[in-house]
Amino acid sequence: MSQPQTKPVPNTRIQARNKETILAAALDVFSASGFRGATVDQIAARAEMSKPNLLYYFRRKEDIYVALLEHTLTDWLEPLRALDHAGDPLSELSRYIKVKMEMSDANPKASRLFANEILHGAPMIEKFLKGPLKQLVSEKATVIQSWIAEGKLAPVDPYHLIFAIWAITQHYADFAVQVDAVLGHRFDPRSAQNAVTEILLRGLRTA
Amino acid sequence: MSQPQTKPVPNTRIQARNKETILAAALDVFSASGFRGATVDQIAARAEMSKPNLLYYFRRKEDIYVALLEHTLTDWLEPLRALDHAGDPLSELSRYIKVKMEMSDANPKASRLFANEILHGAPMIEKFLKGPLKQLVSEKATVIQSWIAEGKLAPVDPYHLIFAIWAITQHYADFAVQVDAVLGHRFDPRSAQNAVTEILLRGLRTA
DNA sequence: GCTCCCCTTGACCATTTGATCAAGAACAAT
DNA sequence: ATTGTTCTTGATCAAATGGTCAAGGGGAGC
Repeated sequence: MSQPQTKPVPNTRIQARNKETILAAALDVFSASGFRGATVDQIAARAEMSKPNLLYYFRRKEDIYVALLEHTLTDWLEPLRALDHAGDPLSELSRYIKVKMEMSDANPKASRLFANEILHGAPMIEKFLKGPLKQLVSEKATVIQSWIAEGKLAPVDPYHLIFAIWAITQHYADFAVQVDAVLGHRFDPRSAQNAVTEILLRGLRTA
Repeated sequence: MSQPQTKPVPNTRIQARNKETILAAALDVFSASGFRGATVDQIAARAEMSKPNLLYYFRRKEDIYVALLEHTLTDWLEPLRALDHAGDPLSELSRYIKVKMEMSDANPKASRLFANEILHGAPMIEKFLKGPLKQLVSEKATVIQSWIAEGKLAPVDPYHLIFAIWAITQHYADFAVQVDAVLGHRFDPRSAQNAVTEILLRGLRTA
């Protein structure tokens, strides 16, 4: 079952290196300007590469964008997947929130890329949303529901709890400009994480 | 102190009517495609108007966009402004969340327009964020802080509480595609509102 | 050194798109 | 009806932009 060579996977070192360079440059540009707003010239310039050369590796602008999204979506699921029924509910959720906040802090560009795609109707990743993502959330909603049934967690809607965690943690990446403007200074990721954990989990303890 | 006629405010009926038509059409297009993604032709088509005619009312594409944002930002502040120190903290916050959820439901396009602008660095509304918005949030953070000091509310960071409310309520407008995909059906605004209120306010009660 | 294939790019093309203009149509005031 | 202003649009332009192409450069195996 070796890969047929019809679509050669990045074999050459130069190819691997250049594709990485392009994707890094593209993340900068796409996350800042969106798909339509970004231009191939901008990406090429940032990758320090001629436009035709860039298009030698990715035939169409859209191909870069899709590759970038796919590259991101995997990391996206992982932290939620780690939510373990056997663990302590509040610790598990706390860890999940922590990891998401750290991801927002470490890679806000990926978060914005994703947000922008969803905001515009998610034309490229509809299947991902309705497939793997839906599946995973369904599983984890069941986990949360069972915690509630076991009296280990206050009764809240599992789906909306997950949405709330997503919404808040992404907020600090996607709306950083607004957060900073309102605070009057660059926000501190550490204190933000503490505050968010407190706000979300305070009400989930069972008396 | 009558308006100097240098920049004639929409006086004619035709002007008022057409500007409204254009702004409505522009909201559809800009919210769906962002500033760069939207084209003047699309807006003109949706407004059932020739492009030159549209540009007779708004000289540049950017002018329509800015007018639309300004038109939106006012409504934006109002619900938060209503947060009253004299009222019951949980009732006040509950009402605020309710209004924000209803706004997301009633006018998701405006929410997306706004989100898109922030996501791209808020080049057009930086002054709004650092001025009126910052000012208002500062006031209301003080209100929340005093509630906490009076023992009427659990001790949470007022700023981050406000961010959390914004993040979650906007999530249902901006990320509706994702929410629907994960749930497997169009989400019900009413139950979402209940769940969100529960999640956010549960932990704020003082024992 | 030779050959073959991978890599790189300047020049170029077709389309899209924001914006202009001149000329005509509708309208209001007298 | 006449006149002057407001409104409307087909035609057009210049710039931006996604993508192509032919030709040259460079490395690896022999």
